[in-house]
Parts: sequence; C-alpha cells; structure tokens
Amino acid sequence: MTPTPEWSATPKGEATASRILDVALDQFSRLGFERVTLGGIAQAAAVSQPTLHYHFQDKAHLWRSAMLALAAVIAEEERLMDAARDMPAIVQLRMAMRLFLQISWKHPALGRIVALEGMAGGERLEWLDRHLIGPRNRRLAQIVREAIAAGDLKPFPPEQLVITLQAAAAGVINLAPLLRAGFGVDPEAPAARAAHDDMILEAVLGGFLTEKSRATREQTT
Amino acid sequence: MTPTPEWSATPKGEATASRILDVALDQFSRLGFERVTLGGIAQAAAVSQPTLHYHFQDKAHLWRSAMLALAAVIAEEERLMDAARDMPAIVQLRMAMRLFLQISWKHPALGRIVALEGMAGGERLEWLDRHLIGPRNRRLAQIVREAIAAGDLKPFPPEQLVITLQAAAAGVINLAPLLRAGFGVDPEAPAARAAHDDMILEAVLGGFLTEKSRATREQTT
DNA sequence: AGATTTCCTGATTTCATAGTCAGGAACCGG
DNA sequence: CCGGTTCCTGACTATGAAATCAGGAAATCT
Repeated sequence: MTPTPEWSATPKGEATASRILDVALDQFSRLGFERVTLGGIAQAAAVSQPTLHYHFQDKAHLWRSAMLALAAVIAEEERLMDAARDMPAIVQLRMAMRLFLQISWKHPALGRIVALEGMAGGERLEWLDRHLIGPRNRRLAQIVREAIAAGDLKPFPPEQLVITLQAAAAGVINLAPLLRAGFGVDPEAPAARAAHDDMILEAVLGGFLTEKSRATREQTT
Repeated sequence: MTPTPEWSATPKGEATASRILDVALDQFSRLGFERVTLGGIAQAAAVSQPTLHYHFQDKAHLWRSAMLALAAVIAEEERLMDAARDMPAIVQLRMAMRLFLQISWKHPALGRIVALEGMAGGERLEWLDRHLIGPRNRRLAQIVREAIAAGDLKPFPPEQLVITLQAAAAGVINLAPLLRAGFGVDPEAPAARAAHDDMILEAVLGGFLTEKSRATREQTT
C-alpha cells in the first residue's frame, strides 16, 4: 500500500535513491527549491523523471530527504562538541569554528542551503530551524554567552555574533562562483582553503577575543 | 515602434514603473529569479500582470532594470570612495566598510542579490560582475593589497579577505529571517543595528589589523 | 522454472506562469 | 471637441514542469 517512506528503506534500489539524493542536495543548495527541476535532477542522476516520484513522493519530500542527509553531519558535529562540553567556553567556540570550517568544505551544500532559505524565510526555513540548524545555533549562542561572561569574548549580542562568525566562515565557500567570475580565483584549491581557514580562525575569530583572552590563546591549539 | 527602453524613460507612467521596480527588486533579491512570479509582482504593485510587459519587455529585462536601480547606489559609493583616494589604504578600507554597512541597511536587496547569484553562478552573475559588483570588488581588493603592503593588514589573500569582510558585514542583514525564526531576534531594530555596525568595524575589521596598525588606529575616526 | 515483489519507464494529464493581443480609458495638444 | 498618444487591462495562448498511471523488466524467492 505505502510504496515508499520518506527515506527509501528498501535495500534494493538504494543505490539509485542515494544517487538521486546526492544530485538533489547539490542542486537544491546551489539553486534553491524552485530553480531546480525534477527533470534536471533525473538527467544528472541518469534516471527517468518518474523514478524520482517512485522513491520520493513529490518534490517537497525529495527536498526534505536531501536535507536529512545533512542531519547526519550535524549529529556527528554535535557528538564531537558534546565530548568537549566541560572545557572553557572559548575553547569550545574555537573548536566549533574548526568543525564548522571542516564541514563547510566537505558539505558545502549545508551553508548554501542556510543562506538561501535564511534569506527567503518561509516554511522551509522553519523546517530547517527545527530539524537542522536551530538547536545548533542556539547551543552556539549559549557558548558565546558563557565566553562573554568569562571575559574571553568582546560583549556583542550573542545571536548576531554567532551568525556573523558563520557568515564570515562560509562566505568564501558559498560564493566560490563569484570569486571565480570576479577574480579568477579558485577558493577550493588546497592552498586557498588552508589560507581561508587560517584567516577565519586567526583574524575573524581573533577579532572577537578580548585582550585578556588573546594573551592566553596558546591553550587552544 | 520601440514602445519601451530598458528603463522606461517616458515621464508619464514613471510612477507605475518605479513602483513595479521597487517591488521587483525586493522580491528578486529575497527569492531569486525563478521563485518570483510576474503575477506576484503585479499584485504587490497593484497593477495587472500585462502591465509589467508593457513597461519592461519580459522577465529578464525587468530583472536587469531592477538591478540598475542598485547601480546608482554603487555609483554614489564610488564617488565617495574616489574623494578619499589619497588617504592611506587602511583608512580607505575602513571607510569602505562603513559605506558598505550603510548601504546594506538602506538597500538590503543588494547584498541578498549578490549572495543569491554568487552562489548559483551563471549568466546573471556574469552580468552582475560586469555591471555592478565586479569593479567595486576589484577596487577593494586593490586597497587591501596596498594596506597589506603598508603593513596595516595581516597578509591574507586579498580576494578572500574582501569577500569575507563583506560576507560578515552582510550576514546578519541578509539572514534577518533566520535570526527571527531561530532566535526571535529582530536585527533591524535600531539598537541591534548599531551593535552590529560596531561589531563589524571593531571585531571583524579589527581582527584583520596588524598590531602596528592597531596601535595607531585613532587616526581613522 | 514459475510466481511475486521491487524497481523503473513512456505516455499522458494537469497546472502554473510567461508572454501576446486587441481594445479601452485617461490624458494630452490643437 | 477631437485626433492622437500614452498607459493599462481582460481574455487568451503557449510552454514547461510536476504529478499520475499502466505496464514491463529485473531481481528475489520457493
């Protein structure tokens, strides 16, 4: 009766479904929901368009299924952060930024999706907030609050601070096409990646540190 | 024969055309080209849908016309930057950031458009690079290069540095819906705006300054 | 091998939206 | 008051993309 759950749990056509999800995630994150056509995804995944409807009921389900692939990434991040729960807030924040950069390079779709839907608002943003980025952001804001209280971070509004850190860290990654078009630079080249990570941790995060914290920075590898 | 140029130059229906452009710019910048429907714009502008075709041939023309409204903003910015051409690069950069923040608050569409099309790539990004943001970005990169050479900025890749500064500065502004959904915070409230501007200039830009430059910062109002 | 389920497709329908067109109203200049 | 232009609209067409469905191939089981 019910041919397919949200994530196709059947062991057989799993390869096809996963291939579709990969393509879908990439396209949705670059172009946004409406710009993407099922025909386009089908073609890139080398299947027919109705196959998408077989594995995922409709476009909205496909979108959510693709997002759930990212949920696993977030969950893993959370696990690592949890392990560091007892360290000073500023150390946790630095670690969070390192993880954020790592994830952003490995799964650039996440940052793009957040940017896309975070600007547009609407129900997809609500969904993302509930299932993907909301808890993580609020946890980060809490860490920032503690780091400020400890005198390690300059006292700016924690929510804005968190979003600004993320926007700065993901900017160059998300806007890779712009860098290519405008500067002829490829930010995904290994050297550029390393320079970027340095820049974010050293200059951007560094800029938020208090003098006090700056002095004792060596603790935080 | 030719009823309408790119920007309707006729003095009569100018009010209507300008109303349409306002709505179009807002919607295009929030949702991106494909998500926007002419019917939606027409409704918001209180005209019929064919009216859009009367003033602007088709959707692509309307998009470009809407973007040209931003070109005036960029031109004015450029004029102000030109006036400061002989000041030290680091002072120019600080001024550029102030201007960027001002413009971003006043015309949030600009940052959103850049983010949207900068992630997607394609011909619209090419157009934007040529007509709107390319020259500005390259000029900024040049200023950064000079500021690094003068020992005022930490030596990170100028292109990435410029984009990161802008991404950080525009992040909270572009992602206002995300802040509302995730934190219940309104970044457009006057207090939040002031805090944000401080944060960008003090922490983010500050983080890129060398120790040397940091010491003599008072010159730069 | 035969039966059954899983997986996928071609053909078709439905629907939203971009774009067209003929005509009408409002606003002129004489 | 009247011809002409500018501005706008309702009704229509065309197109592209989402969704449906019957059917067939391929795998799996007995």
